[in-house]
Amino acid sequence: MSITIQDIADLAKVSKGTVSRVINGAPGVGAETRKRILKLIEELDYQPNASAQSLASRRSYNIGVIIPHTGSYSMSTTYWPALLTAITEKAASQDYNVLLSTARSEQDVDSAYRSILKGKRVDGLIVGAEQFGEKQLAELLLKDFPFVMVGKSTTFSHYYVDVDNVGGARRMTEYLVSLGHRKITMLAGPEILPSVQSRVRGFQEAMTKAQLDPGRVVYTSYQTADAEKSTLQILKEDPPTALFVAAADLVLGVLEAARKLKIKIPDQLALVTFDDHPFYPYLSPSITAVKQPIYELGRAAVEMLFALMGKKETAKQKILPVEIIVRGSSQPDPPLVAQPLPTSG
Amino acid sequence: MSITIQDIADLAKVSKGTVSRVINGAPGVGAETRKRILKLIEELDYQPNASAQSLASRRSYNIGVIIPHTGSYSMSTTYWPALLTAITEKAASQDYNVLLSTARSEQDVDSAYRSILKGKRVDGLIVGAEQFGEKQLAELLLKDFPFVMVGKSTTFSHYYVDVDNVGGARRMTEYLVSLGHRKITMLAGPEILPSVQSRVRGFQEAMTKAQLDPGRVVYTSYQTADAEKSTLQILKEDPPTALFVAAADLVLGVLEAARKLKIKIPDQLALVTFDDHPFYPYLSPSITAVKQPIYELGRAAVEMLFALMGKKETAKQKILPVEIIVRGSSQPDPPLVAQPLPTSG
DNA sequence: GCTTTTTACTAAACTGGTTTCGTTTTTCCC
DNA sequence: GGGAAAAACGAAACCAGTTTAGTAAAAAGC
Repeated sequence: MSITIQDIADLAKVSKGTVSRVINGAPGVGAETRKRILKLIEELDYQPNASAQSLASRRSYNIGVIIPHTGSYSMSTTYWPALLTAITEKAASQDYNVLLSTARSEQDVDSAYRSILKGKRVDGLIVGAEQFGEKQLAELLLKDFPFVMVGKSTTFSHYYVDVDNVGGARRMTEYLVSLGHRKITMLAGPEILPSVQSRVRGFQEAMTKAQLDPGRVVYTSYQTADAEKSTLQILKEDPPTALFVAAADLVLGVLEAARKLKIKIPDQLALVTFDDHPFYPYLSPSITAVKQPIYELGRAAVEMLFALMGKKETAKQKILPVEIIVRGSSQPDPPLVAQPLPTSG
Repeated sequence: MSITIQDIADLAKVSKGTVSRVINGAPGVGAETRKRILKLIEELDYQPNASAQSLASRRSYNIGVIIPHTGSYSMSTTYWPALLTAITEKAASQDYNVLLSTARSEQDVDSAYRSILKGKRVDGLIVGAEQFGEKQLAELLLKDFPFVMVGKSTTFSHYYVDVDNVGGARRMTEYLVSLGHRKITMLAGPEILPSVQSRVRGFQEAMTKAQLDPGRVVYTSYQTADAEKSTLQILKEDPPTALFVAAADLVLGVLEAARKLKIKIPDQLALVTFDDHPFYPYLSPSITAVKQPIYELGRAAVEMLFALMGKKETAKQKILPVEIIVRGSSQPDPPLVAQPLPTSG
């Protein structure tokens, strides 16, 4: 079949152990011998069998990524593709591969967990915190298995990376206030999600500080249809002058609702969102958004995970700053080019 | 450490071999014994070590996915996220995991190939055909390693899944002709890519049939800046009445160019594209597009791969039909709701 | 009732590496 | 030049399963 370490050893007239040492760059091999073995490896294009390596060394050189996704829309969000790209590339730079699981249901999560983790297929795990089963998380913690959450969990205190949800929402709200808006409503995702809670908090902090009603928050699911329904309700019952859409997954529903009611943005309603998208500059009007550094988030997650895997020191959390990109949907006269907002005091 | 097959064997007072047979549902185990062992496995939550299993059985229960991506924009395309979701879910349904590699460069492809394939980390491979190194493809073929390409390759005749690029482009072009357009230009991606060639062919077939100039094709790279530059050139030098953008990666550049020249769509220029996007209905104007069944494409790729892996019969290629979604960018009076185009004759 | 076949199971070889331990050889130092 | 320390290597155990060959017991056949 394939060429094995034994073949190399035989040809080099050394033992398997010596070849193994060369492969792993371990000491205890003479310069001459090392060179001879490396040459053979090169010539025969030998590549160690990964399973055998994992079995013997107890390291798989794989990291697992479990991405929960609910709505069908999540695929058109740039969030997880960008995250995944970042994770894969960063992992590859350390000679690690990525084992991917998407999970639609609690059951998916459980089976992904069983197959990936207990089978020792991965050395560490990156999980989208939001909907990952708590039972499994608890078990991970208990076993002291290295894992990093993307996004903060409400129930578990553990290593995680996240963007500054509170600060981003606060600053965006302050920006709306600075434009003169007094009736501002936030359309948020499911209340149980930590990211939603943070964004709501940022919103409410800013509203309270401006002595405005912090109670103007409507929670909805991440289904486009629900987002649309909720928006219709908001706009009919108690229309605000500005609507803060707290997640990318809600945007399509909101746009659909606005279209149905023939509401002019930004004239009749200012619209801002959390999470940017390459298409936002081209929507009509272009959309003001809180831009998350998703790619950096993915890199940070991998860095943190590698630190944990290597038992190295690392901060328990890393919060990345966000940026506010002002476009047409929040101002009367849309400029052609987006302007980053100067940092609020 | 973890519980092993030996532990189960000891507790059940049988040999490892018997437990192994139970795990794999192999015959040669009495009903009583089988039940006893299954109960123990359940109770102790035993999960076989994947590396050991792979090593002994020569099957990894992983499939590899290598997705080449050039421009940074590819992340906002729904194409590969959707594909990946489909692949992962379909694979999971057969108890397979997905090992992911993204490849930016020829070198990436090579290292991904080495680590994934030669290390026997995967039992089969799905590759984005377009930019996968030809050298590696040839080696795969030579070794009779099961793999499926997503998208047709020009150089290799092998198993692949694809969408009907020729037919989609032809029908879209026919549609433009039916609207009365006579000067139609196609903005296509890099000429070497098979998908680009197919779309150009479909375009040219329709143009020739309508006795129009089939030479109105401009090739450009998938970089947004290049797409913009090419579009500006087209619109300045020999402006068509309709522009057929042949790939999602080009759309942003085209929109930017149109905006800069203050060209009114669809009044001054009809715009249609290949590959749909959830945001297209909300752009101004909404955009007419050829919609590809990406999710089905991913499923089909996995099905084909499993057939190859199991040495089962399967067609050498599967071409999925596309759909044309008519929206505002191609007609004077944009309707509120998109209309699927009746199949052309 | 005895042979033949089938079934249930064990023991051991095997997958392809890593790692430990011990031995030989070389280098270092006075 | 002789003893101690260090370096280079081999042999064998080990990782956790699968698979094969062989055996004992049970079932089937006549």
